[in-house]
Amino acid sequence: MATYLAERLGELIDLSVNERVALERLEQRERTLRRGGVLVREHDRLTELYVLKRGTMMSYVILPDGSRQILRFLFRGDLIAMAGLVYRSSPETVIALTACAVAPLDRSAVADLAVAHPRLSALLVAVGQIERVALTDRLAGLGRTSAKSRVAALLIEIRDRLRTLDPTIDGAFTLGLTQEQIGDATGLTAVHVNRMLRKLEEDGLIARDGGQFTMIDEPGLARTAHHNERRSGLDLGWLPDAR
Amino acid sequence: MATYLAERLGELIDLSVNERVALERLEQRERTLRRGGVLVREHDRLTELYVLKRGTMMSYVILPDGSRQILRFLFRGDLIAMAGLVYRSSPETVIALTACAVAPLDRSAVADLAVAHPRLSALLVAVGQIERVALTDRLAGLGRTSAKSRVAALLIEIRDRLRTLDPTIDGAFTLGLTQEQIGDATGLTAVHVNRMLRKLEEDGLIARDGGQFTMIDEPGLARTAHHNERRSGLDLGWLPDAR
DNA sequence: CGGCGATTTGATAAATGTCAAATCACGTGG
DNA sequence: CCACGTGATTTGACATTTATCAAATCGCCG
Repeated sequence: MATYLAERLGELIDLSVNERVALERLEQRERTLRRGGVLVREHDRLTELYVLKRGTMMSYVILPDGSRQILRFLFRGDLIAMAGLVYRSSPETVIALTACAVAPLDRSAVADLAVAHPRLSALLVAVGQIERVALTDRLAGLGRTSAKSRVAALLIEIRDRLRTLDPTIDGAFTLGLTQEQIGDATGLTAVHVNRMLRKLEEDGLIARDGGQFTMIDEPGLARTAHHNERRSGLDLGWLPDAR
Repeated sequence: MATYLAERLGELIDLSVNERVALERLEQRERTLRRGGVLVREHDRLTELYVLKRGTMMSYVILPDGSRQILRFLFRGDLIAMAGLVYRSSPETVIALTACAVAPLDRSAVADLAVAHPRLSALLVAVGQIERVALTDRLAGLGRTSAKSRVAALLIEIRDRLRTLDPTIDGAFTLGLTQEQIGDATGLTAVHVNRMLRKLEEDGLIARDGGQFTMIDEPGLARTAHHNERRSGLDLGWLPDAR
């Protein structure tokens, strides 16, 4: 049986058998969405959380003038709609970029997990911090870097996430986003995204063929993106013992 | 005895006596900083977390070109350097905007708390979500709103945070930031911040006198800021029982 | 072959940044 | 009490980045 949460958390620490069983139990149910399907709509009442089992999704908000800000791209093993742990209604819309399957789980399952498996609960606090730092990296990008940097940063971020799911991916990958979506994630217009992609190409940093991207000069791309490699600096040695 | 964490978390749920005692124990130690003092420097090794007891602080990152992005303003009861739960070195610098006192605590204290008080551990997960949503609100602001909106949003955010600490504060308050700091928080230059403040004044939304701000038309200000009121929509009924 | 969304390109406009200088505010030393 | 020094604010002129609008082209699916 595939175990999505255990796979994700298992990249951070070695899980005990008991912990794996508890995590698997959370993912029993399954709900599928076709491409473009809406899992959660902004302002709708939130009753469940989800684990993404297959496919990729994104979350976004719509501003009063109709413009869209994409907040996050979601991949296998990601927890979705965790804001439901706090807010009655969803602060964001979550839709499927590809055909997807999610496992819905009740908020009470998180409560039960906290009681039965303190280490996993503490690990959820830690995972929250990883995501918080990822958000602050993006915040600094939007606030203080050029359009070119932001587009480069998005390419690197997506490639890195795809690679953790599939280690055979190297410099070449399929982004799976339209230029409008890239713009909504980076705070730019689709037209300007197009120009920046071409500039990255002219700079010899990437090559393009349809939706396929190839990183030609990865260090150079990371430099123009002002990219911070965070993955290597992890330390979870403080966690309590497993049950 | 003042209890900073308990005060903060007590706004979210009713704490049990045992929980209060456990939280108080975390805050025994104290370290003071003068105005401008550095609590944590970006890239430095992180060994402790902190609870802010008195004063206000801010966290920021410096980009390769020397520009600064302020990530967060910190007030009494805020947890600081939580990234230390995950990363060996700090992703951000934290400095005191006023004279401050913090309580340092070990990461192992969080582990102990998770084991002894599952509800508090789950609550920390929830608090992480509150902060995540606050960050996504700012992300959408930086990506998709005008300079005027961003400045207005900052004024509202700071005023609201000051008011939860001191309910006597109404439309009038002391921001305690230079225009350069406002710019570094909103992704603008100090010069442009100045112009936007004047425009907000001309629009009849605010009045200024030195560092003192007064909200003249609060609904109008909230509208131009595209402000989302999140505080009222909380629901933590799913938490496990207290110990 | 037709249609439609996505991409590409050019011309122009709007928002914001940069640079420079004047003014203001306030604490310090004389 | 006053003069000065220093950082913050304010203002104007001009530059740059990015958005907007419009049109052409591309790619793919039915």
